[in-house]
Amino acid sequence: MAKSGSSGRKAETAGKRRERRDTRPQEIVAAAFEEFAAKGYAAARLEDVATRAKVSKGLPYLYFKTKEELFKAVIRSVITPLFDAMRERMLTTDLSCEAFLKGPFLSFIQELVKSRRVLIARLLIAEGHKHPELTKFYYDHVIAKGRETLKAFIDRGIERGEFKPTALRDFPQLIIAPVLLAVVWRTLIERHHHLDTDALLATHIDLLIDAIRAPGPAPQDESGEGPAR
Amino acid sequence: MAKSGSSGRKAETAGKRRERRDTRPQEIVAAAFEEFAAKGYAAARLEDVATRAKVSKGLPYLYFKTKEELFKAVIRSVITPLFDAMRERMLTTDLSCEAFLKGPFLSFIQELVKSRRVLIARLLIAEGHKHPELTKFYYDHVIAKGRETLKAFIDRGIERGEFKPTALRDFPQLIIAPVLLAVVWRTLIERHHHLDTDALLATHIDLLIDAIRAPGPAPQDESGEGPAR
Amino acid sequence: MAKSGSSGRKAETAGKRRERRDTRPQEIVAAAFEEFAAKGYAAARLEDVATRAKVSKGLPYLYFKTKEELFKAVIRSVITPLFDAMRERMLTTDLSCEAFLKGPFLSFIQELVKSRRVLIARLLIAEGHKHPELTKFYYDHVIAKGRETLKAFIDRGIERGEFKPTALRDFPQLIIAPVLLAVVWRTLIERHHHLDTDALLATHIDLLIDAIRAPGPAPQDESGEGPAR
Amino acid sequence: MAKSGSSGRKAETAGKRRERRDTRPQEIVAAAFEEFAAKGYAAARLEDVATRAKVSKGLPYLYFKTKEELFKAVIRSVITPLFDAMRERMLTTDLSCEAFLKGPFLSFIQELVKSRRVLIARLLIAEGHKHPELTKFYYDHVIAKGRETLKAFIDRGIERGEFKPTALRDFPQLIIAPVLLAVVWRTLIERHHHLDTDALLATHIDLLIDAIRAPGPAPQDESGEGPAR
DNA sequence: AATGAATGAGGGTTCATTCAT
DNA sequence: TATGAATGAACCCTCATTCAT
Repeated sequence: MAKSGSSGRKAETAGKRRERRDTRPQEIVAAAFEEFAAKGYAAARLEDVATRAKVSKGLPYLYFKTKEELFKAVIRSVITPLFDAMRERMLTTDLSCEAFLKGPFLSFIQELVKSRRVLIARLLIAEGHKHPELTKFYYDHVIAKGRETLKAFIDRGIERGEFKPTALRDFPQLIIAPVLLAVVWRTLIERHHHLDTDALLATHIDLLIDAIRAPGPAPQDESGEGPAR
Repeated sequence: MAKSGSSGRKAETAGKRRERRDTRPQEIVAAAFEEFAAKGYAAARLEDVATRAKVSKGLPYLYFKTKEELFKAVIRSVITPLFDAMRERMLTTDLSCEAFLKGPFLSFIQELVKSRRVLIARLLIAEGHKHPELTKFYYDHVIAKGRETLKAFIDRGIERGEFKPTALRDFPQLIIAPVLLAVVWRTLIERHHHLDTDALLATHIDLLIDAIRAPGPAPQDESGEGPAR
Repeated sequence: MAKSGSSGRKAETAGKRRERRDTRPQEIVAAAFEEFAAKGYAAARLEDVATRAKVSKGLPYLYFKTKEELFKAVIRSVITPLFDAMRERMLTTDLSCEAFLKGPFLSFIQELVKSRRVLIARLLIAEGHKHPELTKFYYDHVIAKGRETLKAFIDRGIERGEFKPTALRDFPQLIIAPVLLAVVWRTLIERHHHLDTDALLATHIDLLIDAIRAPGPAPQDESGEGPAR
Repeated sequence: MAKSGSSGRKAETAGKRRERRDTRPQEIVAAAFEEFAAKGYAAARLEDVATRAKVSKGLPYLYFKTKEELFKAVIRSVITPLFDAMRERMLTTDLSCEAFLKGPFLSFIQELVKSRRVLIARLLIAEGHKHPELTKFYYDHVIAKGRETLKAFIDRGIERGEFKPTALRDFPQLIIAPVLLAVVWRTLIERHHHLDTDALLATHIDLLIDAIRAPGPAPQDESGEGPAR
């Protein structure tokens, strides 16, 4: 009789447990992201991560062998999903290149700069040199792919006659360089001096397009989504 | 002649001591710069700093009350002398604005990006949020002044009729945004994928000028110092 | 039978853990008492405390945030239970005041002086000025209450006609002043010169009562417990 | 000519130096007393001692091999001179014993309790057990001699018929027990609760004499110096 | 699977003591 | 003799990691 009761409870418990067991690593990684972002790698305490994840001090070690492993999991977890959608849109959009840059793309980087995810950038800049394979991972999955996408996008603009062929083809990084600046400003300098990063990024895109726009009939604005300026 | 005067010896003695007292802090700061640059603030051990400076474990504390004080001293020592010379040249040059940007200014940022001093940038990005006064100091002495100088320079270009009035006036940061990118790339990503930062920066300056150049007679290149491309 | 119930085992488990969690602090405090008493606050090493408690170097910090907290815990653990029993007896005894002083009270201070607990007195005298809250705590819980109790006791003796009204009412501290002397002697001077503290204290009580006894019929000794003289 | 001038200066310098050299140990000991009294043995820094003595950090080591030696010198320097005068007066006074106790003796201990020298008591209580020969020294030069003097004084009172023969003869310490209490109170508890130590000591002497006064003709007050009550 | 008490290596900081000048 | 820069042992405290329960 003790058995039947406890088995019934067990089943229920096991169900809940399994459910929780599946999400726990994510919860721990999320908590770790917050701690790392707030305090940096070295100053983040695993006990605080556990507390934030509402989990016991020892549990993270069930999923991540060391603090470093957890850190890597955090980096990996944050970066991937974000950029794939944008990449897809860049390569399949019906808009003119200029309209896309001034519309969806600008909106995307404006929001990106304001999102908490970019805090990961500071983490990578701070700790990346100690985790080369992590930096490699980040390079492969974000930077290289982004670079390719941007380059393809520019080339399409050139093919279409929208853009002049310029050296920007060789350095697509220049398109997102101000994003890095904006992120650093927001996390470090904003408290001392305000910067309107939306306008900064808009200005950047405007100037860039002015620099590479092919001479010819003035383009009309086809953009449906007007970003904040 | 060494014997010639006790007063001479005294002066010599005092001199040696004073020299040491003035020299040692610099040596320690230099060693600390290397350690911080290599490992980051938290991971750098003061004992290693001392060892690198060929000094005992306790000596740094004679000159710097805490690790943080030492860190600040490092930042200050690297930052302060960095931009003053360039600022002076920007405001007093005889060159046209375009020629100055493509000549001396480009050379400056190209070299800057390659110098070891910019490792300090990574330090600030990584640890700055924990040292608000330090960030304030950096903002006041580097960013704010640099921003003013750049803005004044652009305005002069506009007054002279070289440049169109553009929103770049409001965001002079855009001129050096790629510098930040280049620094991060060199310190983190370079080992995975080479980036020709000289060419990147040159391209950036070219595009920027193309974007803001006033229509009219094509300017002739007055620049004496052709930067590496 | 050990297998008989998982619920039983759970309780047992929780029991063991709870027991440990409740026991360890006491063990550490006990070990700390010994170290502090032997070496003084500053000279006592927390590692030695841990070793004495058969515990790792870091464990004390799990229960006491700092060395000072541990010190306070030691003081509190020794002080609090010390005088409450005696206070109760003083206020409720059936004995005449003189009989009580010469009997139970004398015995109490005679034993007190010989107990290891009074080593704490030396600690407080030596380090108290650095821990004002601690001294306050000691004053509130021991000195002030003791003073009140003694005063009430003397007043009762006066009301009953046993004692003359004297200025002792205003300075009940005088009743226990020799206790302090005896403690210091035992911990410092005894090795150089023996002092019979039992007899010292007995003499003190005798003289004090002679000084304040009201003239009249000689009191008869009602004391059941004859103290060592 | 350079010689004559420098030799003249030398002589002057040497004179000043010799003068200073003779008093420096005393100055250092005095400074050390202040530091030890204020912070306790372990927390007192030799550098602060040197600074207070207006001497370089290294100089104390010319006179005292270690911190401990300096501590011993401090203890020794403070204790001796104070009690000899009182001892002399006790043994040679023309006053009655009671008058002497209520007059000069009471004044003496009242002032003693208020003097900075008694801070040494706390030092000895705190550190004495680590320096047995120091405690021995103190016992021999202060306590033992004081005990003898007090005992001789009481005996003289008995011989003269002023005092009854009591056990106080065997425990002359009881006469000064409240002094210890007063010292501890002043240094530790006074900030929390005021105690009129003058009155405390006066009450103590009064009660003590009441306890041991031989029955007979009431003594008249011959005391010339009325102490504060 | 989960807990949290326990471990112990490691690092920042202090300061008595030394010694070149 | 006097200085004060320099040394280095020692100690407090933290926290990643382990493991009995």
